[in-house]
Amino acid sequence: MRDFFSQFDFQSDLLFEDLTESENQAVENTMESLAIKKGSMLFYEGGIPTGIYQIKQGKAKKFKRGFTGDEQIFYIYTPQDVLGYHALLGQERYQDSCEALEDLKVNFIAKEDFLRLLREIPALQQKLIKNIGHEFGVLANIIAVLAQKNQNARLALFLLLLENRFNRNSPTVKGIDLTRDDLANLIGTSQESLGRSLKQFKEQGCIETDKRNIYIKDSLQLEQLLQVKID
Amino acid sequence: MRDFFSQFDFQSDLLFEDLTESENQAVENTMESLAIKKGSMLFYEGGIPTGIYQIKQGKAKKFKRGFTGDEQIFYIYTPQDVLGYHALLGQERYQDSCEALEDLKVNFIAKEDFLRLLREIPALQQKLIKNIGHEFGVLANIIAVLAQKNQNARLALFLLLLENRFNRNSPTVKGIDLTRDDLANLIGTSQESLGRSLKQFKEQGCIETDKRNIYIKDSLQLEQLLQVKID
DNA sequence: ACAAATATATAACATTTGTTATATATTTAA
DNA sequence: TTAAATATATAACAAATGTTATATATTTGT
Repeated sequence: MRDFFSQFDFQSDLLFEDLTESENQAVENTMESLAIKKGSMLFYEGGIPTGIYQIKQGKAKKFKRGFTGDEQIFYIYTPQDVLGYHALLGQERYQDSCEALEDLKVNFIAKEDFLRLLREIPALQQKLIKNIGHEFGVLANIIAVLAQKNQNARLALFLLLLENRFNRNSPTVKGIDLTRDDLANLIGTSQESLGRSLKQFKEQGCIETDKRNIYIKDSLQLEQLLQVKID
Repeated sequence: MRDFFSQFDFQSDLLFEDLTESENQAVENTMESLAIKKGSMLFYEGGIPTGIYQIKQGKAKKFKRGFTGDEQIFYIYTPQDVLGYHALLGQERYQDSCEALEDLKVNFIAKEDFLRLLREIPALQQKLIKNIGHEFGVLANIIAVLAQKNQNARLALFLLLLENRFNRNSPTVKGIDLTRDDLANLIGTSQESLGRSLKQFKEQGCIETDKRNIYIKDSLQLEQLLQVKID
């Protein structure tokens, strides 16, 4: 199970794991806690990187506008995830945008501090590079899904992924709380067409909804749609 | 134009550009020339990296198998492109597979030699990291296209991209020479459905075919399908 | 608490894409 | 060179998805 989901998870929440006590202290010392309002941008495409973020509370979407301007979400970040390091490492501008889906609490590390940490903690640099390689594989997997799976299968997959990601570190299942618009932009369809698939899933008893929240009721049925056994 | 295409090009052919004479010599000295037969693998998913490759002649496809085993091509490499460094940098196994589409001539740099070059030539390391960031953006752009564009638009885009990439460094236009199967696995459709789109394009005068080769006859019409002006 | 704005649900119809089947062309190996 | 294997082309029908329209629910700002 963990293994199946990890094909689609950036796992950037593990970046600061496995540090020694003193290394960890050095990292903590550079962090500045920020509150970010729902709907505002952590960074955007074309902007100049100023540092990296670790989400401590809330969710954020990473997206890119295709050449015709349509928003394509390719990742939803949740607490503990670290983001914003690609552009910073490459000394270039952001390739994508990141927006708070709810009020966030984040820890910010300024560019120079983070680069210094990387120099001083070789294990961190190694882990970061490893992680970037992993993320590359995740995007390739997402490409395979979008290119090969039909809408119901894509929806089933993302519901399973998001449920797992959203409720990983929380004792109570809160369901999947995204706007229909965001969910549609994640699985690559229109809002209306997404609604049709959700209705089918409800009729089959796979899911239930309350307001915009989606609760998975029969994950086995969803997995069967993917023709894969998650264990 | 260059700018539009570069959104979808890895640009790994530029990796060894801008080196000093002596740096360049150091790189050349570590390279070993290899001949690889059509259909054989440069590396495959799960394998342990042994080094990196620069293609000197021929084309290769990079692909991944989705969890149901279907092949999804996400890049076609052409001469001068460098590949295979992700897994090597991250000290992990290959995340994807690479197969020769025709008989290849490649230059191989063994893992330890390449890692040494990176240590000794900071500009190379910097460029590599920058390039990995760029590739991340390319995959995100491909995700947007696959998720948002219909089949004809996807086909039009990839025909323009491939024509540009295949004939970039060659004086004579040779058209696009890929099996229907590979082209279908690149744009995310079935071979039969791809055939239908190709037929439409032929009827509209956008393209002509000879054997499996595809020649672009009216790129303006293809660009209009994308609702974008390439200039 | 209320009105306005925004988000969601649903249906009907059009269009696109998938699938199955069959025929023809091209390449490969003996 | 020829037979077998593989690749390509095409059509007909089924299924999935896009689009437009309208109604209802929920959220936001005052």
